[in-house]
Amino acid sequence: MENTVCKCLAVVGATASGKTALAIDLARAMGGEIISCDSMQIYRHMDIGTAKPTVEEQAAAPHHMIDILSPTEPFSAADYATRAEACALAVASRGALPIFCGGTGLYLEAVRSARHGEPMESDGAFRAEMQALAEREGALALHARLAAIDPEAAEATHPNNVKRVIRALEIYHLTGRTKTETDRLASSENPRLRILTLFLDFSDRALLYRRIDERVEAMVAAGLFEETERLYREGLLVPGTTAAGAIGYKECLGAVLGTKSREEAIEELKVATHHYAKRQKTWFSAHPHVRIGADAEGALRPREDLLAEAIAHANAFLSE
RNA sequence: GGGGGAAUUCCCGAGCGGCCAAAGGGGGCAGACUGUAAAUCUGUUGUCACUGACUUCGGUGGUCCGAAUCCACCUUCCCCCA
Repeated sequence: MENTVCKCLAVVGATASGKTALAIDLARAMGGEIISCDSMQIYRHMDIGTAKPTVEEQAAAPHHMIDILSPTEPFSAADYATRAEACALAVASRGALPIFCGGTGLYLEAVRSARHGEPMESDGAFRAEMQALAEREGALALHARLAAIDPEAAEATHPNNVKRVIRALEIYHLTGRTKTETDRLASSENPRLRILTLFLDFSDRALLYRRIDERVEAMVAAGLFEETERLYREGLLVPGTTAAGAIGYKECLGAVLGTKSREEAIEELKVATHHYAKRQKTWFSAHPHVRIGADAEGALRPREDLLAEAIAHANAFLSE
């Protein structure tokens, strides 16, 4: 009956940019509920390393899509899109404003696009088979296979990027349609949702990295190694799973197992987070957004200012 | 005090007379990404008037047509003997 699109906000940004706080402020100011858009915070028991909102923060505004899976459970962007959309519609139906918040750009993009109507399961056996083939005959051989069925996708995917080559092959294997064709068929926007993305960004890279390093130290002080050890002992960090690949746990595990020192792990963790933050900046910059948060020098402005700016953008968007 | 070894571009580390602005890795910087994404992958990284020129391999001075590579001395560091 109601054909109006559900308008949502999204607060995104590099890790440690302060999006959690801004999203909460925004939710309180505008009567919103937060839908996490974070590929790791959806896992239970991974609290410190994922910088999950604290109990107090979660009490300050309703949160969704957090702690919904065991670290051993598989999940995908497609799964996220389905569940998060339902979640957003539910929030809206009770009269609140859905506010996505998180750093996983692909997940947000999955919600924004309408692709998830497609039957697009994954096929672990096929992936393993292709992986084996790549190891046996080389990445180039695998890439050649893709070139044979979907030259355009092959052209766009570097041969060394075996995972992406496999995915393109998998799409064809699963649907009989090439990836290129599939991409063309998918409509660009989700008809049920419209999202205004607020990109919390500041150009001072050195400052961002300093914030990251400080947060890493704080995580260690809060018991990151102990948390890692607990997860490991309980068998929740299974090699090859998404959760086991989370920054923080990945680096700390070596120290827990005794193959490296804690100092080494901490250093690796800082660097890995720097890299991650850069990738996020690249991603968000290239996707639709309204940039907020920086002054001329690229430094982060006071929390109240950020909120005011975010509210102004939000109101303009909502009254369109 | 005696003997031996080492100093290389942001870092680690190859190079041991021309093919060296100097392998490789790390870091930095830039980028890709339509679903395993905190993943995976790519490019770039002395300077400039950039299909060429110029300045680099601890310092100074030599040998040689030619040196990061050989010689001498100096400086610093490491190891062994005392």
